[in-house]
Formats: sequence, C-alpha cells, structure tokens
Amino acid sequence: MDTIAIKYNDEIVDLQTAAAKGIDGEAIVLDNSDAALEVLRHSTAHLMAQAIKLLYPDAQFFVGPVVKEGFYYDFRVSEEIGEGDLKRIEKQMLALAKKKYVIERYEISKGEAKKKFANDPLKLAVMERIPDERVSIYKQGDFEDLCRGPHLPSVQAIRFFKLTKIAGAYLGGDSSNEMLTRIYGIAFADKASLKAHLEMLAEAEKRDHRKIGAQMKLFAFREEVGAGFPIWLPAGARLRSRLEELLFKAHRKRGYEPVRGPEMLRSDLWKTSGHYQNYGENMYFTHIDDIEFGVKPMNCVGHIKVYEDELHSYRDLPIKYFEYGVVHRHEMTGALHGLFRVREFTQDDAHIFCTTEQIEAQIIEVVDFVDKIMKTFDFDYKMMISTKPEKAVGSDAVWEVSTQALKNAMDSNGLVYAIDEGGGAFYGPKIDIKITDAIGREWQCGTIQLDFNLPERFALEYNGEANDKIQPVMIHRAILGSFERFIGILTEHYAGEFPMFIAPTQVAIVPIAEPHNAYAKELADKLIDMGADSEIFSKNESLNKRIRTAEKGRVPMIIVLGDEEIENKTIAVRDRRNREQYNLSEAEFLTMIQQKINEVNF
RNA sequence: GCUCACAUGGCUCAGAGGUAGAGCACUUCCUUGGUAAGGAAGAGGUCCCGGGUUCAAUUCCCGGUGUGAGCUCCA
Repeated sequence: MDTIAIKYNDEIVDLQTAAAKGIDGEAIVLDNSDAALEVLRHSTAHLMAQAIKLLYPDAQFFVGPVVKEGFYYDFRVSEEIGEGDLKRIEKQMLALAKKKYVIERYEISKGEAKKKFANDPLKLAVMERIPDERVSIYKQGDFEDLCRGPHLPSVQAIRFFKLTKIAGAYLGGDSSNEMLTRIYGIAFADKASLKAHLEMLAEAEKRDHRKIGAQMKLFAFREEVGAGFPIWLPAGARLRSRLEELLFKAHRKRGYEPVRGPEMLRSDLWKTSGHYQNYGENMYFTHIDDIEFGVKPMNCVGHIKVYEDELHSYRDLPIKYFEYGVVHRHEMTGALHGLFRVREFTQDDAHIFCTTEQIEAQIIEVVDFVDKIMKTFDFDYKMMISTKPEKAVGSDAVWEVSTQALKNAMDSNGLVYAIDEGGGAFYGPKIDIKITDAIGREWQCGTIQLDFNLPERFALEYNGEANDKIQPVMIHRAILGSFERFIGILTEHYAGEFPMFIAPTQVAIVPIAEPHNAYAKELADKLIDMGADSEIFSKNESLNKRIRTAEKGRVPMIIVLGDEEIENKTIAVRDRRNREQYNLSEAEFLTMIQQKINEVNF
C-alpha cells in the first residue's frame, strides 16, 4: 500500500509538507486507520469543492474540515442546490479523481494570500481566524484552496466516498451570521468499508425509535399536547415500569432510600442553588398568589430539603436518596427529537451525601452500578471526565479539588477515561458514561457529578466525631440518564426486539379456536402471577393472521393453544427470534418464562 | 431560537382553485382455522389553526402551531 503521509511528533504530516521541511517519520498508508481516514477525507472534501466549483462557478468556500462522521464543506452559491444534486457532484468528483491530479502545496505570506483571495470574502473570513503569518495553499489541477492540510499526494486515491447530506449551516456556527450551504460526505480506503458504513446508516434509519415507537405503540406526541411532551401508550408504559421496578430493587440493594420532592419550588430556593442565575433561561416559572415558583429542572434541591429534614451524624453517611424525578426544561424547539430530546422527562436520579473520605468509594460503587446495568443491556461504554465550564458556580480551588477527586477515584482503580475540557455542569465536574449501541453509535446516558457548591450554598452539615459541624459532599448521579432517552436508545439498540425481561409483552397467546380461550386466559393469569405480561390473540381472524400480527408486534414468544395442548396440558411454543417451534409441558413452559424474567437483576 | 421543507380519516400515503380518495387499522356478518395477510358489508375527515386574495380555498399568500433535516444545545 502506498504511503500517503507520515506521523511526526504525533502529528499527521502530509508528504508535501514533509518534503518541503525535510522531515521524516513513521509512514501512514492508505487504510481505514484514523490517521489515514483523516487525510483521505480532508482531500475528499477538497475534491468535492473542486467539483462544486466546476458545476457552480460562482461558489465561494468557507471551511471543509474532517468530522467524526466524515467531512463537510461550507460554501456560498447563488443557485439552489438540493438533495438531488449530490449525485451530480459525486459524478463530477469521480471524473476529477480519474484525472489523477497531483496535490501540490506551497506557502505564501498572509498578505499575499489576502491579495490572492481579495474577491473571496469567505476565504478572507477564514484568514481572520488564522494567527500564523504564513499560510499554505493546496492546488490540484486549476483548483486552489487555502488549507492547513494534511492532504493526499494525489486525488487518484479518492474512490470510495459518498455525499450523504445537504444542509444549511451558519458561518462560524453563529446564528447571527449568514447561512451557508453545507454538504456532508464520507470516504473510506476501500469499497467494503464504505458499503458497511452506508448499510449502518440505512440500519439506523430502520431502527429509528420514533418509527418503531409508533409501530409498537410505545409512545406518541400530539400537536395539541405540545412539542416535547411525550405521552406513554400502554405498551410503552409497561416496558417503562419494568425498567423502573428492576431499577428500584437495584437501588434498595445498594442502600438508596426512595424520596420525592415537589414538582415546583419557590424561586428563592433556585436563587440559593444558583439555578435561577445559571439555568433560569431553561426553567419554567409560575406564580402562586404573589410568590414566584420554578418548576424543577433538576431534583437536587428537593433532595437537599430531604437531607435537611433531620440532623445527621457522620455515622449515617453516606446517605443516598433516589427518585424517578420528573423534570422540565425549556429546550429549543429545533433541538426536540423524539424521545431523545424532550421538555419533560424523568431521571433515574440520586444524590449521595458523604464525607470527603468516602468520595472515592462512592464513585467506584456508582461506576460498578453503571457497569452492571450497561452489561445487562449489552452496551459497551466509555467514561469521560468533564471539567469546569465557562458558566459555573464555585471557586477555581473547589473545582480543582473536586476534579482531582474524580480523577483519583478513577486512577486508583485503574479505570480508563478521557477528558472533556470545559464540559462540566455549572455546579461541578462530572464523569459521563457514553454507551455504544448495537450498530456502533455512541450515546451519552449516565453521569456522576461531584458537587461541593450546593452543600456550601445550602450550608449543609453533619455532626463529626468531635461533635463539630462538617459540610458533606454531594454526588449527583443518574445511570440511565432519563427513562425517555434511555428507552429511545434501547429501542434503536434492539430494533424493537426487546429481550424478554424488558419487553412490553412477554408472551403472545394464540388460541386456535373459541373453545381454547379459557385455557388461554388460565395461562395468562398464571403468567401475571409470576410477573409476565401476555396478550391473548383471540379475535375473529384466521390463525395465520393472528400469528402474523403477534410476530409483527415483536412479542418475543408466541404460544399456540389447541385441542392437543389442552388434552395433554402442553404448550406449542414459537420463538420469534429464530422462528423455531417446539412443545413443552405447561410446567416446563412456566419455569422457562420465570427464568427468563428473573435472569436479570442489577 | 435560526434556515429550509412538510402538515389530507387512528396509521402510511394519493389528489385537484369548484368542500376528497387508496391500503392498513376499526365495526358487523360469514368463516372455527394448527404456525406470517380467509371473505363480504359498513362506519369514520371543519383536508393542523387564524387571517388575506378570489364569485369560490383543503389547494394560492401571510402569521401561528406541530413534524423533519441542519446549525446551536444537551439527559
């Protein structure tokens, strides 16, 4: 395989630059490694720009970076470009690639560059952001672009790409600026990888929880209800309460106490907590008589009030309160998206009040809790520590101490994590849990946040050994994040094929004819007694039709009951996953269901 | 919040400046069927809301609401 760039001091340097500067390093060949793809995709973005320039001569280009999902280029054109034009641009790109243009690089001073691009305001805008005195220009054929690189040696290697999306994007991501046209694309080193990626995108579309949610009647949104307010349909509510029950037990086992705070609290409390000042724009307020109330966007304040209800001794710590806390947040309309982003949602929220010495053990315990749950659902996950954001309460010193405490807990237990600078919540640093679903997408769910600020603001305390007043540390944590979002993710993860322990309906019972209905009902009752939901398909429809309906409803197990079964007290089981059929005695069947339901506990 | 697009029975969608259709679902009847769609009949829509243009608007225009894609934001 040909070398396309080198690695020098951990940086990717293209061959053009390496030759100009006379440096050498480890070879990067054209494969699907991160480094190779970065170069390839960057050059593909340029090739796209070259093609666009040919097709739309008045196009002016802004920036065309490589991003996680491929690359894009922002540009300005007078003509309307639509989804249908992407094919045309792709064709032009392939034609250009066939010409095997060598990609040349040269440097000029910024002054010269400004002259060169004098009638290209977008390029001038790009230069405004570059601090360097000298800038590099890349040239392929008669197309030139201001660019930092790195690039391929030639456009020839660009073959397996696809333009995926066209959209508007604000210049510089600032909505007060003009909107440019943005085309997204993806490129790979070989055909199979491109194909696999495109199949993944198609699969993701098929798994869209909004679609499956409607098919399986899990939840719905209605215009008259309002944007961002989901309504839970019976099947969805069953699934959700299964999750809630499992999680309830898991919390109790770990020493958490269920508590409940009010939906809205007086604004004074939100001023004390800092939410009023830092989060107020996302909160809903109302008045009762003359007093202003804020609908809770988080559950911490309620839990703090529970904590304050009695005096605490160091002997009581850690104290762990949990609540399926319903919160309301004013999200921007454009951000709303199925169950993933709503305005009312329920967090599996908990707050741990502990001593400084207990922090590490508590963090580890929570991380272990997360591990257990995510493994149960077959999610891989990564952890990330987020540090102080721009808008924050509390002194730098406190932030430093608490951030360090998180790192220590992770380090001393050999846990791997990444750092997200400035990504913390306004009241403390956090560990985010990012899970990877069945088709490789990452989602942010759980979060563990360390908080020295709220205990300070509310002057929380406990009695120490010497009968002195000590301020506890507060750990906020959610594992699923929110039921809404998590169920949305689960739906896409399983493509609606929920495992038995979480499925809205565990068993579909199909009696062959009228006389078999009584046995069906008898079985359904036995199932309920052991905590399994079933649905009897006894409508006046053909047997085939009812089996088909059950299948389409994604019920994990279908049983058919007729004369034979009643006579022998057996069950004809049809496993939806592999469409296999087999017979069991009633006792065997019930034991099997019992096992499948009980095999999970966090 | 911004840009663009879309909005027709419960669902998926056709359709035209002269007040509407299909399939699925639903109801009733026939059929009592052994593992992915049996048959017949029927009911159901202020064509998202408000304003404007027009003799006439669900259809064209404006505003709102909702949905989608993207920016931004995030559980």
